[in-house]
Amino acid sequence: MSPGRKPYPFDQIEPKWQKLWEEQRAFHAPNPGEPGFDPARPKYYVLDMFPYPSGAGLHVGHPEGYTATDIVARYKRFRGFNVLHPIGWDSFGLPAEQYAIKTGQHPEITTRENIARFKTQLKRIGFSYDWEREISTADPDFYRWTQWIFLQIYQSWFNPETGRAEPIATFEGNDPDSVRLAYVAEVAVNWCPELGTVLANEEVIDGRSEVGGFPVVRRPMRQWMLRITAYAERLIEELEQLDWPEGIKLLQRNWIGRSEGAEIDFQIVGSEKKLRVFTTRPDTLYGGTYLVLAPEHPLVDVIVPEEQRDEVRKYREQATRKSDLERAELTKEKTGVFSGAYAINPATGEKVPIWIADYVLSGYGTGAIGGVPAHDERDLEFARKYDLPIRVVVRPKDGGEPLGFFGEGIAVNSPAIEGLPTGEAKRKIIAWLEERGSGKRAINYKLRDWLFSRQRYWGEPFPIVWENGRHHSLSAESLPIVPPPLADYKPTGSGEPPLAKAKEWVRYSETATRELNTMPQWAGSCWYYLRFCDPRNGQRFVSEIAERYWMGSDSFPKKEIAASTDTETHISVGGVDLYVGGTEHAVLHLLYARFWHKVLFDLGYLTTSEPFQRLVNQGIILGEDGRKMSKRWGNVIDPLDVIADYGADAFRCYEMFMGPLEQMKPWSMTGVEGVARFLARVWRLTMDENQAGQWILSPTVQEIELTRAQLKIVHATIKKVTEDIENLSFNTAIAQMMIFVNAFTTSESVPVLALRTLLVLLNPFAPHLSSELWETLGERFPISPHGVTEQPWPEFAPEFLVEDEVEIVLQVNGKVRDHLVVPIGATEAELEKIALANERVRGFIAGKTVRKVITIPKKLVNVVAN
RNA sequence: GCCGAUGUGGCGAAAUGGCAGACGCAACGGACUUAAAAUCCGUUGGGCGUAACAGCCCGUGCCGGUUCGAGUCCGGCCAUCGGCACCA
Repeated sequence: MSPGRKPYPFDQIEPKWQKLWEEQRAFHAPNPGEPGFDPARPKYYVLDMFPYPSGAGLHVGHPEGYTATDIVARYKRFRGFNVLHPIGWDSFGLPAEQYAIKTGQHPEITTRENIARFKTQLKRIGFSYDWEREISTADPDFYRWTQWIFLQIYQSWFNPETGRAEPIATFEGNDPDSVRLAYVAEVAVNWCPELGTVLANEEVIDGRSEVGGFPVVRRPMRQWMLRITAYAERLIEELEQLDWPEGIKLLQRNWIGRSEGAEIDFQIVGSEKKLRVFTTRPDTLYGGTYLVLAPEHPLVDVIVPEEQRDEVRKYREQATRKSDLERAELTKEKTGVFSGAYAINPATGEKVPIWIADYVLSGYGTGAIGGVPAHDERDLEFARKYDLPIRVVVRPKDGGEPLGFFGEGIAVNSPAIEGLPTGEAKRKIIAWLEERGSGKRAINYKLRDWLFSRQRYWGEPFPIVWENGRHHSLSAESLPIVPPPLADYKPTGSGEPPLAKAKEWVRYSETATRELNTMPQWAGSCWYYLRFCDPRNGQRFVSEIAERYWMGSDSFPKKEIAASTDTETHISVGGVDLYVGGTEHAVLHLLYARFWHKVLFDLGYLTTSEPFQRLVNQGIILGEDGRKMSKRWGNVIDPLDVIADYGADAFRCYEMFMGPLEQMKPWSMTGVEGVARFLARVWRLTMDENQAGQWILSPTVQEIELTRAQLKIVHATIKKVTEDIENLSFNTAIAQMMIFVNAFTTSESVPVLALRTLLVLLNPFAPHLSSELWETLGERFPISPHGVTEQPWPEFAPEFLVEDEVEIVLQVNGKVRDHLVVPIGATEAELEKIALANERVRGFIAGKTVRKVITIPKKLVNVVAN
């Protein structure tokens, strides 16, 4: 198809309807208490992961998820829900700032321009967003509340007794700063010289920055941290109740990395001090022949005797010089140094050497381990290299080689637990250690506290000032804290934040100065979905009533309006009902947002403890060559180019027709043409071109009864499309509508009733085309109410699918041998009789004995013979 | 190495344990046209077979199992993609 000639005049009808929707505020969802709000309707909150407005503009990956949610939003409106379907901009953060630096313009300008471009593009696709709820995280009216939430986090602590966050006032200790959920700590951070900032663990991939791919090194710095580790247990546990892809749940569980085990104390020889190690295999304690400390372990300085000092110092320097990148690359070969000190194994009473090695991480557990070379792969490698003793204490149940056996088996050479299987041995040795006061049960997590400050300009300033070396929070009334207008906002490279350059701004009072760091990109996206509920509220981050309505579960009626199908409907227990976005946020945004949400929930601001009830990940769209879309391959598809040639409706439908939403799939321009052809057929089913070349309502459209066959296809389509939208199987819904259109294209006249049904079903997918055709039908077949979107969703009536006769399959030994039309009510006995009398069946069973006849009414008969 | 997802025509894909390949693309043939485009109709997994129909056999990554019957369920492998990766 040459794009020169439009398959139908989408270039006129699409802008027309987009303008109308805007003028009529067609998709505005009023809040409780506002004019037009209908409390009788249940709510449905369907959310996209909002984009960060990069300079590249929209690519075809964005609208894939957006189209899916738009179809659901439009469908749910038909179904009588109050639908909250908002969009906004994740406009603070590194990508926006990197783009500004690249183009030499202030991020405020580039951000504004990029948002404008994104907005134009999204509007051109015809999404039914409530644009009156548009928000931008870099807008002071928005980040004022981001800062406010930070204050709530800063002003609370996690009470281990209650398992919840509480106001800091309930903390009875004398140093509240030591327990705040937001705190300052001197930690070894991920410093990225190229970006001039520190990064969170989650933002570092293989020793490089996620943004830009620049090397990252370890470096001790004083930074703001959020105590996400306090929530580790709940972040794992409460995943359970969520309707999320199992893979994403697993990713989060693994990232949090819970392990059960024990902490065991080793008495240091010639010292009062004890050395505590963490292990998941306390049952192997008798095989512990040495200890290893991480090079950064605080006891290293204490225990190393004079004669070993030099060597240990050399090793530590060498270890800290290694970047994460190097550590990752030269993984295998282990290194270490003997500390010169010894400790007592509490099980054996033996003196074991203490080593220092960087295969032990300072940030996990206690930063020290007991080396059990016989039953741990890493310890074995280390022990072999440095010639340390190896003692077998577990044998495999199958009688295999015990040395180098890392699994669960039977304890041996371990008097206190001799002969016990691993699980029991663990329990018993822990009890044994607890009795002697030299150990206890313990749980550890891989998850570290969230490094929350950045040395960048384009982010939220902290509502914090420093005085005499101590931090204080600013009052909620003083918000927003607006960053100073800086001409030179580039990173300094030294680790000093760019805000330091604004000398006036920094000076808060005679004695106090402002915090110079800014918050990371994720801050805004941690709560933006809450702001959408009440985006213009100047008094509160979200009003109680709006939060309860849109995010809540039982305070308002939620009964699903009776679906005409028996499809399983997803039961919501509150929060966002459907959240669609890419997998790349599996452990970043989705973990951080859950954490903030739980803190706000604990403090009594929210009705649910989880933000996103149902999550769906859309798959990546590849280029036509099957490679990832990238400038480098020249295979990037611009949505606006596609829309110019085929229209927004064709673009939307193609994105949905490509294949299952969650699957990775390649783009195909000829595929777009196919879908455009389908829409053009819908157009010509309704419209005819007259002599003057104008489109008029086709005379073949008539007010006539549907034939039985037509009724069947209409109702089959209602059923299929309805069920498929509920299951997000949009590709098969479109396929069914194609079957519908193909069937009616060949008929001489088109019943207006059938056409109307199709237009409603098609509306969520191709809203412009269906609206236009509906309106045109009204010229000759007036109907009230007038608009397609005011119609009820068609009801599927099973009686139209029922037939008098049904075709059944005749099989012999599982192979199809014939087809037969029988009355619908044929009994099993009748079917069996018919089958055995069938000539072709008889041919295949001739000379054989019939052993069995399987009869499935309305389906098949299988004759088993040999 | 560990964890997860996915393997079906030339391509994107579809199939409550019951006719594998719906729907679309591409290709081929035909109608319309002076012609082309557009549109409409038809054919299209592979093989054997027939003058033509018919008919038969094989076929969902590989091997095995359960079942009257397996793309679908179970066990074991292989490949691709994604995540984690010295977490004791």
